[in-house]
Amino acid sequence: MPRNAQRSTPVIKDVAKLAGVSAPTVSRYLNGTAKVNEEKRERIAQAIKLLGYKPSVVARALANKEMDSVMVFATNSGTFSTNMTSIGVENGARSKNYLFGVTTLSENRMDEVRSTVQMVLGSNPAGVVVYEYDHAGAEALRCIPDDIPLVIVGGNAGEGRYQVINSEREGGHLMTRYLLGLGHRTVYHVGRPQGPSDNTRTNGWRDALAEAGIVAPPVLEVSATDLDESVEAGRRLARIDDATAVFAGNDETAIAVIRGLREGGRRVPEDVSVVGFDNRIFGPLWTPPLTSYSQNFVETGERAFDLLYEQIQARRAGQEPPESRMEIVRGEFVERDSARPFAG
Amino acid sequence: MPRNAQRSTPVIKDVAKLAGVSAPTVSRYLNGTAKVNEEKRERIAQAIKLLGYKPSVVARALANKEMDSVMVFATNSGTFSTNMTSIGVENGARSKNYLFGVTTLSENRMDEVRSTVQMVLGSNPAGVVVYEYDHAGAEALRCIPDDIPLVIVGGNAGEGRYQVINSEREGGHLMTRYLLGLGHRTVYHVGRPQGPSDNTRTNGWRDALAEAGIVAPPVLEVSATDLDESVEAGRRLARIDDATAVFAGNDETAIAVIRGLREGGRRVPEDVSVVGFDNRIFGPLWTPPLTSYSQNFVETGERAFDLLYEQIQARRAGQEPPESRMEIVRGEFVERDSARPFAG
DNA sequence: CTGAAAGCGCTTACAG
DNA sequence: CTGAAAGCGCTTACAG
Repeated sequence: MPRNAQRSTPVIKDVAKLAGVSAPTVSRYLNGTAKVNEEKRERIAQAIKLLGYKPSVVARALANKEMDSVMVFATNSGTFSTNMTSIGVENGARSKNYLFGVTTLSENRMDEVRSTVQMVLGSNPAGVVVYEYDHAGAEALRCIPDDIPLVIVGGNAGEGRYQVINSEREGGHLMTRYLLGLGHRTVYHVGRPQGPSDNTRTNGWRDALAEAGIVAPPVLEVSATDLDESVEAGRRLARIDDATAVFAGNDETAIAVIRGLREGGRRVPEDVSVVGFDNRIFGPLWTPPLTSYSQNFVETGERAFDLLYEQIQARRAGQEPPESRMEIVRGEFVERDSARPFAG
Repeated sequence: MPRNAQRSTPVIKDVAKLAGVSAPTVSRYLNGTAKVNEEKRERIAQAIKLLGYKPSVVARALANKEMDSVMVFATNSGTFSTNMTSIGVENGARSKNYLFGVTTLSENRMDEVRSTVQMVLGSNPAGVVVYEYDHAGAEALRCIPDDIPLVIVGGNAGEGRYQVINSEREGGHLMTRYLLGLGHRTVYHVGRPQGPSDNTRTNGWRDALAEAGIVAPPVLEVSATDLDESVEAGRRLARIDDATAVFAGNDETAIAVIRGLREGGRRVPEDVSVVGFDNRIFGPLWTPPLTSYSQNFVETGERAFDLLYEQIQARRAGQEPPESRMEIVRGEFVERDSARPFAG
C-alpha cells in the first residue's frame, strides 16, 4: 500500500506572498471579516487553490480561543440509540467542516467524569452536546461552564436552554395505550432501572396507566447487558395471572421476555401480548414479528447539531443567543404481530 | 440545572509567576524535558494544584505541531463491529489523556474522503487508526502521509507497517470446517459483497472449502441493511437440494436466511444447518439458538491504540519507530443449536 | 539547571 | 480597504 507523502503544508503567509497581499488580508478574505478588494480576492483565491492551502484549525483555535469542533459526551456508548444519535451529530458537524469527537462517560466511574470533561473542554470546542440519560450525563452538565454553546439530548423537558428530546416518554405512553386499547386490563413493564431523566419510556408507561386509572404494577427491573435477567422476568410474568400484556423496554428485552414467558408455559401472542421498543432490525423476523416503536435517533442528533450551530453562529457574530428552545423528535408506532386483543 | 461558571482559566504564566520561576521551567517540569531543581519542582507542583492549571492542548498542539489526540477513520459507522472497535480505541486514548475522535467515511461519497481526511489531519493528531474494510478505508490510507503514526485495523495481512487484524478470515474458515465436520457435503454462503480486503469471513469460507477439495458454490450476495434480501436468499437456498449447510455472514443475516428457508419449506436445523457470525446478543434467544463466532472487537481497538501509542512515544523521543508489527485478535467459536450433523 | 527570546499559524485591534 | 504589530499559550534552541 503506497502512502503518499504530503508536501510541507502551506501556511497563510505563503498564500499572502503568492497573492501579493498581507496575511491579515488573506485572513479577512477567508473569514469574511472585512471587505477585500475584488482584484485581490481573486489573486488570493488563485493562490489558495494553487497551494492547496487549508487554514490550520489548531492555530485558529488558539487565536480564537475556539476550535471548529463539536464534542459529544455520551454514556452507554455502544448502545443503539447512542450510536445512531452520534451519527446524526457527526453528519451535522461534517456539513460545516467541524471536527467531531465523542467522549464516553461511565456511571461506574463518576469520579472521572469531571476531569474527563475538563480535558475535552481544554480543546476549546465550539460547542458540546451531552446525552443526559443517566447520572454521568447529569454530572457532565455540572462541569460545563455557562458560556459554551451546549445542547442537551434527552434529560427532563425544559431542563436546558437548548434541548432536543426524543419521544421516549411519548412512545412508552403510546405503546401502553395501544395494549390497553386491545382490551388488556393492565400492562406490565420490564425495563432498565431509571436514571435522573423524566423523559423515559417507563414514565410514558406510567402516564398511560395513570390516565386509565390503573394502578401500575411494579416494574421488573433488568440489566441492559444481561438478557438472562429478562428471560427470568418473563418466567416470573408467566406466573402472574393478570399479566396478559407486557411492554418491554426494548426489542432485545422483548424477545428475552417472550422466551421466558414460553418457558413458563404461556403462548405469545395468544396468551400474552408483548411489545418492544426501538424497532431493531431483527424485530420483523422474530416469531412472532415484534410490534415496536421506532425512534429517529439520527434525526435527533442532526437537530442537536443544528441547535448548537445556531448558538455558535450567534456567538461569533456577537449577537444575542437564539431563543431558548426545546425540540421533540417523534417516532413511529410499528404494528406487527406480537400483541393481540385481550381474549380473557 | 445549575451550570457552574468556570473561572478564567489559568495559563502557564500564572503558575510560573506563582511559583517564582519562568514559564519555560514550568514547561520543562511538565514535560520532563529537562531537569528541574527539586525545590522549584515543589513550588511548581503547588502552584499547579492551587490554580487548577491544565496545559492548553491547543497551544501545545501549535507549538509541537502535534495534538494529543487520536483520530479514527471508520466506514460503516453504526455497525456493531465498528462501534465496538472504536470503544476499544477510545479506552486506550482515555487512559493516556488523549482526545479521541471518529470520522465516518462513506463508500457512497468517495469524492469526499480526501478532503475529509485532510481536514481531520489539519488538527495534527498524534496518530490515526483506519479501519480498512472497504474502498473508502483504502482511499483514506492513500491520503495519509508517511510520517504520521498509523495503524490499520483489518485490511490485508501485511499491508501496513502496523496492523491489527481480527480473525475474520480465520473465523469464516472455522465455521465452515465445523459444518463440513458435521458431514455436510458443501457449505453455502450468504454475505455482503467483498471489499478490497482479503481478511474476510467470506475468504475464510473459501479457504475451508478449497482445503476440503470442494468447489465453492456461488456466494449469495446481500445488502447489510436490507434483511429482506437475506430472506430471499433463504428462499432460494430452499430450492437447492445440496444446500444442507449455510454459513451466514452475520447473525442478522442468519436469522433472515432461516426465515427464508422455512418459508421455502425447509426445517432448521433438521433439514439445513445455519450458522451466523458475531455472536450478537439475540443469538441465544433465537429458535433455534444460533451457533456463531464471537469476535473481540473492543480488544482489537485497544490493541490498535497500543500499537499507535508505541509509535507516538518513539517519535517524540526521537527514537527509531518500533518494529513493524501485525497482531491478530482471535475470536471464539460459540456452539449452540442451529447446526446439526448431516442426515442425508 | 534556568531565563530571555523567538516561533508555531492564525486573528484582531490600531492606524492609515 | 489594508499593513505592521501584538497576542493566543505553549515549546525549543540559545546562552549562561
